[in-house]
Amino acid sequence: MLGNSGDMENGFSRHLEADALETGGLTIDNTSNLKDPMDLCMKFPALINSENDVKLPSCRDPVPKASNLRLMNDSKLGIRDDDDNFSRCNKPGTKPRAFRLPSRIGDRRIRKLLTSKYWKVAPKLKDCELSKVACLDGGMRPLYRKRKISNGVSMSSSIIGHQASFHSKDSHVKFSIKSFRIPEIFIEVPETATVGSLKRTVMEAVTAILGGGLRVGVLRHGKKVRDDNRTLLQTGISSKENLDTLGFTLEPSPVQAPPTVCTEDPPIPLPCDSTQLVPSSGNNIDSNHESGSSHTDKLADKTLSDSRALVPVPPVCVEALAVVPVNQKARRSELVQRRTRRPFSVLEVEALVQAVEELGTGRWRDVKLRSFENADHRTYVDLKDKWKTLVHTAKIAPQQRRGEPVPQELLDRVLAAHAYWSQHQAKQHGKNQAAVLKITETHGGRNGVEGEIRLF
DNA sequence: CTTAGGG
DNA sequence: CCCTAAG
Repeated sequence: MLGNSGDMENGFSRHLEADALETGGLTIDNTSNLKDPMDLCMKFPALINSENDVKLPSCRDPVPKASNLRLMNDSKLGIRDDDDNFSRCNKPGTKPRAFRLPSRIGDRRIRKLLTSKYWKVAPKLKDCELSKVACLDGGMRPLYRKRKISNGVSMSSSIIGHQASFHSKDSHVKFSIKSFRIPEIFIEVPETATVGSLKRTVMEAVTAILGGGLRVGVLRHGKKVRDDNRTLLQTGISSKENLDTLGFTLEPSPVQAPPTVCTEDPPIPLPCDSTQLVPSSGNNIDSNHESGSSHTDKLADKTLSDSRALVPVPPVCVEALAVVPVNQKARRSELVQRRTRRPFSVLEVEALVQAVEELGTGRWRDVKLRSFENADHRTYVDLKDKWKTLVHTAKIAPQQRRGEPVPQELLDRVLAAHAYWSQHQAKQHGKNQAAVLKITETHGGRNGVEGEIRLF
């Protein structure tokens, strides 16, 4: 351990707590923190300290232990639905429950996590007992960190940064950011995955994070310093005595998308900049909102330049940040590809029309359950969308339609049903329509179509 | 999670 | 199809 580990440890803990607090009340298990190898990575002597020849205590396990990885027969990483699916955890067949939540929904949730602007992913350890955290102390060494999160938790949405600092001249404050810790990432790979693929996975994850746009936060005594306009002097970050209380954080930008996440439980929607829960003093307007980017950039640049000025410890991480292009769009598409297109077959359209005729247009989940229960790739949203396009299709000239032609008969029913349910507030039709209704087209209607309900 | 709509 | 605000 480091000679000054005690101090750093405590100091760091405070930072964590504060951060957790600031990020929306997330709590971080203190117990685990103490032994968290991460701490080692994070702590390092302030340059001020005399006996600081501290080599960054590398993370304990430079190499992930296969046993530490949660094995999944079906990689959660495969967030794709193309290939006739059937690789989902809760695949049909094993779906004895007349319960809702089509498996697809589960997938979508995960997808959602990948794209969501909400970074916080607080899974229960059910499937991810260990989380891998990369420590960018020059050599990015992944490590595993055991957590005992019970109800959600943790992982603040920010990257805890570290910094050693010292006072040099009278008017300059120099910082040395030893390393930044990237946000916690959960990664699951099949037992059969190769070490190489694992490395790539981790790399992708890290790269995605670094390249996804980050905001730098400044912590003073563990509390975020939000006023970007104050000077260091005003903030009290200039005097030597206070430098130890300074900290930096990297926070994912809202649009960011964490890479491979293997979370099982719904994340606690936590806005990256969730500070709402902490009506901390003064301006609680997150830096995000307040002319965000520009300030952030400035800060980042400053940090960078200052760091470079220090010969002692070239902050690799910062350089990385400067190099990684911020190409969120591209990156995201790589990680979270769109589901492959799956044109509805006439059969499906038939089923959809049938269901809508009976249930109306405001109960897509019911439609899903009723006619597409086993079509994992059709979510109720998909059905709703399809109906939308069907209505449109029915209205346009046949020449303008594309794809497998839908029998005019069906299109007619679409219009009929659409017309009917439009004026019958489908949504209000009690959930218990015991009787099965059927709308049949009739002639003479004002608009050509008129619905007639018939009990069967 | 569902709906309802815009993208 | 995706994304999201609402409920």
